[in-house]
Formats: sequence, structure tokens, C-alpha cells
Amino acid sequence: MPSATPQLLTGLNPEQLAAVTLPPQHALILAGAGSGKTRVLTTRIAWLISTSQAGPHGILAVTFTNKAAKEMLTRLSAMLPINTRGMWIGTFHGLCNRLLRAHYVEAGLPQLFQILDQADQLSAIKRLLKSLNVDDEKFQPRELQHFINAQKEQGARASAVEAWDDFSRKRLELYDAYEQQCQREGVVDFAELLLRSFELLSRNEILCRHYQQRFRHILVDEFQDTNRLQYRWLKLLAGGGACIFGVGDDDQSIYAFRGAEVGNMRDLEREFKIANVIRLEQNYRSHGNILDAANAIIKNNQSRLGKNLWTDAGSGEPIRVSEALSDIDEARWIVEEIKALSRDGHARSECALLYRSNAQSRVLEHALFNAGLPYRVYGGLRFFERQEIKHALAYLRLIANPDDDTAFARVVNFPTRGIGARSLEQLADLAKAQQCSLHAAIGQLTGKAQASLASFAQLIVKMREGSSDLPLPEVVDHVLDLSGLREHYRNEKEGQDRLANLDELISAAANFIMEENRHENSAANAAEQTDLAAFLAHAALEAGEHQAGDSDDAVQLMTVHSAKGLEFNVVFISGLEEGLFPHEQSQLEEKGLEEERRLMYVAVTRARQRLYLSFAQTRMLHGQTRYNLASRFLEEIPPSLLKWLTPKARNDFVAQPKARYASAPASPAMPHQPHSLQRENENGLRVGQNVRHTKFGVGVIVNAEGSGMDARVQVNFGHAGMKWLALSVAKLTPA
DNA sequence: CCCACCTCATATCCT
DNA sequence: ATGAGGTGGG
Repeated sequence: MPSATPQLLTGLNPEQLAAVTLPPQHALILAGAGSGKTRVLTTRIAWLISTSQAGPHGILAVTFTNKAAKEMLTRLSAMLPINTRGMWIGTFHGLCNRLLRAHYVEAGLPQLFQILDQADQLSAIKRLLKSLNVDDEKFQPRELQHFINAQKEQGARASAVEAWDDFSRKRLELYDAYEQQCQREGVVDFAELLLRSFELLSRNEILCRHYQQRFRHILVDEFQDTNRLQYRWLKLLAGGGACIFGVGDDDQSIYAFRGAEVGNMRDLEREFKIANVIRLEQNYRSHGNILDAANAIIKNNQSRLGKNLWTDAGSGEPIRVSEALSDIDEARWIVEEIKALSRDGHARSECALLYRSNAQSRVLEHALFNAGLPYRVYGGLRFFERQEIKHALAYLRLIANPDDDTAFARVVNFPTRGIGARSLEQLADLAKAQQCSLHAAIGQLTGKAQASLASFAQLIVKMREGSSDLPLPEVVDHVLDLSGLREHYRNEKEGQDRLANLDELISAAANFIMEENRHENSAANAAEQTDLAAFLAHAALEAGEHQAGDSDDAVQLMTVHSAKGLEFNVVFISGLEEGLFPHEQSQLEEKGLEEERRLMYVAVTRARQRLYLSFAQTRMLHGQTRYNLASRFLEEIPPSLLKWLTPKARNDFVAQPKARYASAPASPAMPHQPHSLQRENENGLRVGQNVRHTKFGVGVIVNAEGSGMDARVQVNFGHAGMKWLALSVAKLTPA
């Protein structure tokens, strides 16, 4: 082993050390949560460079989130005296974007191609279906979107897929038509970024060899989350003798829904002939009880590579569990706990509130807001996804590329300028006949619609001319005025927030330029690229992870998915209810429950010192009150690790009759106002009550109808699902 | 032909 | 809560 910079290696445990100093060869590191995965990755890179086994130029490192990429860059520049600019470090999508920008001609793309995010893609598909007069009942846009993405994630173009029946054939035609539409408009969706750059490399031998020879070391974070196409992409790039260094944890694979395949880890091991997989099992993050809980939960999964985390940090505090009457009470309780923690000297920014779905954040935000506690929400409706921002971006996109029909359709009549559905229909027909973009079709238009559309085209020209030579922030400012967006939101009564956001967009542009100049790392290679196009790509790829108020000591709110890779002293996991976590949609998927369990595993292992678990008897969701049983994941934790803060519901979690103020879903009565007594029926049952069924076990009554011999109740049995039962037949006893 | 207003259906997780 | 779709007034 070269002896350079030993201080780089101090403090590593034997397994970490082995991983960092592996001789040049393919490697797979099975790294449990909190086992120092990021540290190993960054130290490996630093070690390769400082021992002269590789230059910065020869490093390619792929991560899954921009946050992780940034983190890696920061740590690296702290470790190494050299500039990190030669390295390619980023997300798959970010790196592919970079590749395509640099070789847009070879990739068959316009120089200023735009990136469609999920919402853009959906509206492009809707537009396509309309123009082809396809019944959108039979071919639902969302479903089609999912189909197209799934094909691309497999690396399959429409021509490469076989169809056996009419429906599949038609669906493939639509896939094909969608691709043509995107090509015509000069836009690419997320999956296309990957597929297109894969094809670019596999078809262009010279280019491929260039990159194969350049990148000697390819390091991949979160390997369990790669999809099939990403795997092939890596394999292709490593074809010239580069070493792949994969780090992953099969227990933290939570992106199957977007094509991730855990099997890729096994394939890597097999195809790259990795003799000994290095396991990192010592956890440096969490106290023992938390780890024991995590291990106990994940043990219930069948398909695992096998791994058990341990720590020498001592068992620490018990895991606190709380049952609330309603989601609102749950939120109030959390706020009280945080206040108490705060008084005890815990930083608010070290407290994280995790939940399964974004919709759950609202109640929590409300409670935090009322209590005057600063908080910060990650994910959810992100900055660049807000409608006013998307409108503004659409104008910017039209400046860069007037043929971008998605952008065109979005703002051609916003703010309204007398261009209605009829005129647009004419225009679309014409564009279709001429095989050209909407913008290009304006010139050939005749009749009444011509004038208003021509003046819109004029407007775009005016914007472009007026903004050439201006710095980017001023371009944005200029566009906000000329487009009439500012004016429009000024006159709207609820428009103040939106106006503020538009101003924020100008700052975002200014920030972007500053960042870009600071470490020219990211897009410097694509020399031809204008600031505008770079900014638009940034907006699509990084939907706005940084919000205002970065510096405040704020409570952190996020979904479990976005919490992956992060850690906090105190973690609350809320909404631990059947149907919510595990999510009911997951029951429909084959391996759905196992993925939910991994998600729970990820959630639990975010905590360093203290973990709270909570659930509510009733919850408002989508305007309906729902009655849920406690999550099965609570049952999977050994009781000895738990400390119940509310009277413990043991056994089936429902030994205690529930409070008597639950109301039927149909009833508007608020469940948290303890006065709406529900009438009991003649059998002594009422909505909200827990009952036991000989076959289905314990459940909660969520609805009732009929009386006497016809009386039926609807019971949510959690594990066994939702059932309607006739009281005259089914034996139900209060539980 | 366009627009403002109303009703209705809809709703994981994310680059 | 938000978007798509329908309706009546201009």
C-alpha cells in the first residue's frame, strides 16, 4: 500500500480501511445505515488521488441526490489540497445532461434542448393524446406516462418492444408518437436523459472509448437504487478497464417504484467477478435500542443479502410511542415535545418530523406555525414546481427554444390575451399537418386567430431581443414584466405570495450564476452553453432543494424518502397506521410490503439518540375522516425497547376500547371535538369501535348502514383489509 | 369566439 | 386543495 497521507486513513475501522485502500479492482461494499458510507466513498477518492493512482480527471462519482453530490464535493475539498473541478461528480441525470450538452450534435439534439419534469411530461402526453384524438379513458395519461418511463428505464425504445394484442400495439404506437413529438419540440424527459446518453455512447465508438479511457475509477453511491439502464450505462463506461466501486445497502432500497432493481447488486458481484464483498456493519450513528428496533423490523423481510448492524455506543433511551385521538392531536403532541426538547437545549434543526406522504405535512405545519416554531419543509411543492414559477420558466424556455410546444401551450394565453381553445385547436391542426411546432405554424395561419397569435409570436421575439446581452437575472426580470405575469398577479387578490416567489426567481437566477462561477465544476465542460439554458436545466433537475431560511434553527419536515442519507439527533415518525405506513397502495404491488418495511427501516435508522413513533385513531385525508389501526411495524419491534407515553394498547394494539367520540366518515362532525357522540346500534356497536372477528382478527368499524336483519358494518381489519359484514351473519364482538 | 365562474373528480414515494 | 370540464354572459 502506498504510504502517502496516512492521516487520511486514521480513525477508520478495519473494514472501512480495507474498502478505502482496495487495490485497483471492482468492488462492492455492503454498507449498513450509519456505517460511514459517505466517508468511505470520499476517502476512497482522496486516497486514489493522493497516492497518485488516479488524477482528478479520471474520477467519475455518481450519487442519487444533488444533496449527496454536494456533500461529497464539500468533504473532498476539505480533504484534498487540489481543485475538484476535474472530477465528474453528480447525479445520473446531472451527468447525463452534461454529456448530452457537450455532444448534442452526436446525440441528435438541439443545442438548447429543454428538460421536461414529471408534470411537463404529463401535459405533453395529454397534448399528444388530444392531437391524435385518442380516448383518454382507454389510454389514461398517467398510466401511459408510467408505461413510457418503465420502457425507457429498461432501455427499450418502442421499436424494440413486442406487442401481442391491440391494446399493447396501440400503446406502443403512442410511445413512438410521444418520442417523435419530443424530438420535434427539442425536449427530453428524465428517463430520456439516461437513455439518450446511453445510446450516444454505445453507438459512437470513438466517443465511448474516449470516456472509457478517461474515467479510470467509477464510484457509485446507493447502488441498490440503480435501475436496469443505469446499470448498463455503468457497465458500458467501465468497458475500457475502469474499476467500479459500488456502495449500497439492499435494506435501504426504496425506489422500486421508479425502476430501481436491488438485483443489480447481485449482478455487479457476479458479472464483475467480485470475490469478497466488504460489509460495513458497525454503526456510528444510533444508540443500541434504535438499532435493535431497526434490525428487528428488517428481519421480517425474506429477500435480503443479510447483514446485522451493531454499535458499541450503549443502548441509550427507549423508543417512545404515542397514540393520539386524531391527526391534529398527534401534531399538537409533537409540538409540545419539541418545545420541551428545545427547553432542554436540543437544537430545533436536530429534530426531524418524518411522514410517509407529503399530504401529511399540512397538519404538522399548521401546529408548528401556531406554536411559533420555525420549521422547514423539504420536498412537497418545490419552488420550481409552483405554477407562477413554471409560467415564468415557460417564457424563458420559449426564448431559448420557440419550438418548445409544452412551454408554448402553457403560456400562450396566460395571462389571458384573447387566444382561446378554438384558435389553439386550429393552430394545432395546422402544426400537425405541416409537421412543425405550434410557434412555426403561426405564420401560415389565416383568419381571425391570426392576429392575436402573431402578436404573441411578436412578444416572444421582443423578449429575446430585449434580453440578449443582459445578465441572466435581468433577463428574468425583463420577462416577468413583458409577459404581463407581474401585472397579472398584482391584480389577483391572493397573488402576494406569488409575486414574492417571482422576485425570488430573480434571486435564484443571481445565485445560480454566482455558484456557477465559484466552482466551474458542473457545466464548464459544455462551453457553448448559455447561462439561460444552464439555469433552465438546473430548474428541472433540482426542483429547488434550498428554500429560504436556511440559516434559521428550524424543525425539519420531510417524507421518509427524502430523509434517506440524512441523520438527526431526534426523529419523530408520525402516522404509523395501517393504510398509511405501510401505504395501502403498496398492498397492490407484489413486493410492496417489503419495500414499505425497508422504508420503515430507513426511517428508524435516521435517529441518533431519540426516536418517537406515533399514530392517530382518526385522520382527515382527502377531506374524509379515516379510522386506521396502528401500523404492523409497531408490532415488529420488541416490546422491551418501547416506552408507551399514552396508555399502552397491547396485544393487537386495541385492547382499550376507543374513546367514544369517533364519528362516521360521512358525518361532518370533527373527531377531535369530544362531543359528537355516535349513536350505538342495537348490538352495542358504533362507528369507530374496535371489534374482533373470528377469522379476520381485530379491526375498527368505519361505517354502518341498515338496521335489524339488514344491518351491515364496514370494518377495516388492517392486515385482512376492508370488509362489509352483515351483523346477522358475522360474529363480531367488541375488542 | 372568449372568459369568468361554477361543479366535479381526484389524490404515494422522486430525478 | 387543485385541475379539468361545463355553462352562461359578453
